[in-house]
Amino acid sequence: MPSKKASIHRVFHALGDPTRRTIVEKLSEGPISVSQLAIPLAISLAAVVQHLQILEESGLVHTEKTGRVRTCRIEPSGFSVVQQWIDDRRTVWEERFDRLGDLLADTDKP
Amino acid sequence: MPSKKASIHRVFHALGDPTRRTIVEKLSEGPISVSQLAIPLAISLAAVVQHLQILEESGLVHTEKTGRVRTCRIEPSGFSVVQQWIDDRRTVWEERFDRLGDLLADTDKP
DNA sequence: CTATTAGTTAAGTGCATGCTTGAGTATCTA
DNA sequence: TAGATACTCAAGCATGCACTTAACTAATAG
Repeated sequence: MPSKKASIHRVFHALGDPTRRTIVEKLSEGPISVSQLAIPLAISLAAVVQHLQILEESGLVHTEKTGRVRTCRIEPSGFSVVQQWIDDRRTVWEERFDRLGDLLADTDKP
Repeated sequence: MPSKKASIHRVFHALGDPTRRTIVEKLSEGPISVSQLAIPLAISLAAVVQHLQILEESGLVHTEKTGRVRTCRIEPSGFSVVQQWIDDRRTVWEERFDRLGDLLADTDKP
């Protein structure tokens, strides 16, 4: 199994680039071909393909080639990696918040 | 008001770096000083300070200086920018899923 | 007062990364 | 079959960014 740390890195790194986020936003509207995706982006087709490779390796996007057209679509499960990472942190904040509650309660009865 | 797009960019860019994520993970355990934060990181103190600047500008971390010690802590609200961005996309996926449902329903009664 | 601790700031370096161009390969259309 | 379309791949460039070192300020300890 590919390490969790590595997959977290791939996803966050992928989403760290504004062009790739724009691609994800566009793909959220529905599946689309590579060339259609490139039109509003004002960069070369080759650059778009490079971004798509990174997005696909990160698990955020799935692409499939039929004939000469590659269709790209969102892979919703990829985003759960982000959600999970944040939720894991939040759990610890909440634990701390609980302990703070205990601490405050203790001041009532020394 | 600072544009939403810009704040999304700051947050995703901040979390795109593995060292900064490690800092966030450490801070999730509770507030800590800059030097204490630097110890397990194997980089110079100056580098840590630079990461903290980015994290603070992104709204993910809050720091406060008392005497000569700067204490760093998580700013939980900063993470809602990420959550919100993903939820916004997911809304569209779900809309599309609904329309797919409609489409399948239509095939029953042509 | 001096020495140490804690952090700040600036300048410089090297590598990663986003992007381009150009040449090549299937696939589809007329 | 000829030409257009939709990518694909490789190489090179240029900027950004993480990191270092070094010199500095401010607070605390002895």
